[in-house]
Amino acid sequence: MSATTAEGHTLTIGEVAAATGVAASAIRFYERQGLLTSHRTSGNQRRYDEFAPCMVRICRVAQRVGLTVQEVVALFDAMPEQPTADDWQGLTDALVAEAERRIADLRRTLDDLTSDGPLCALPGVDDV
Amino acid sequence: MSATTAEGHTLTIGEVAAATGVAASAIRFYERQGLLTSHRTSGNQRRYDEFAPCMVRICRVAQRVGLTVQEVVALFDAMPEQPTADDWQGLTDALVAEAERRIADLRRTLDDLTSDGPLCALPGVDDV
DNA sequence: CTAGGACTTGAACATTGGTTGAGGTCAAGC
DNA sequence: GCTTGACCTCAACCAATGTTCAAGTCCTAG
Repeated sequence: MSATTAEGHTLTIGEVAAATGVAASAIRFYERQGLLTSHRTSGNQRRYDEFAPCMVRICRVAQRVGLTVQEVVALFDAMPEQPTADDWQGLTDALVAEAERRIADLRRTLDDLTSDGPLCALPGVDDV
Repeated sequence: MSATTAEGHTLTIGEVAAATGVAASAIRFYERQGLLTSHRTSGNQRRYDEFAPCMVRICRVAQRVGLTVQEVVALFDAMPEQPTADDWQGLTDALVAEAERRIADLRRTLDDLTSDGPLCALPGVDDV
């Protein structure tokens, strides 16, 4: 019924999908983009390691922050092959910092919008 | 040299572009989307009213907030034909509120990311 | 009145981030 | 060892948001 039972610490694409709430098609897409790597069974099916769901989750958050998938790939590429807990923490920190930066930017724009007086109000009216 | 001199309170597409820093092609796009309306000269050139640059600016901010152009169109459609200063203010307020909501959402996600302990750290390792 | 920059349309192209479907293969529970 | 759901590839498509180009027209300064 299911090619889904994990062995050791490898995950099928369906398992990663279930673990992350992301469609399998999207996961294949991420892999094509270089975000994930997998090895293949003799029958050519993908098997992911335990990091995969985590990387997918980070990617989704990063996308919400406004990063493109390619930018996330670049982040991961900057990580060592065997990332330590500190490496993951650094990644998270970088993401948070980026989010804070973008939020601050947006807030500045919004403040301008509200404080510049009308900004977008009637332009020189009174003569209607 | 220039078809750019405004008469009364109408603006050429080039003037709107200059006033907003948005490309004329984008302004035509916004008009196709229903964000802007224009009347035409006898020679079929667009002439915008004084509100146009303001609407374009609002649209850009709204897009930064995460609204689609169609959502901005809906916002404008909800406005009366002859918007008062209060109407504009209400629009701005709605936009700011939406931005605040999205920022709060994002911050919640980020807080989860940092507070859930590892979340994305080594999943059950120690045996490498 | 004319030169030439600004404008017009329509179609094609680009990018990001995927989804969908056809046609076929794998693998595991019974 | 077969059945059947999960998986595979490849190509086409989607949608939002524009940009670019060609070919032609407008309009205003001078």
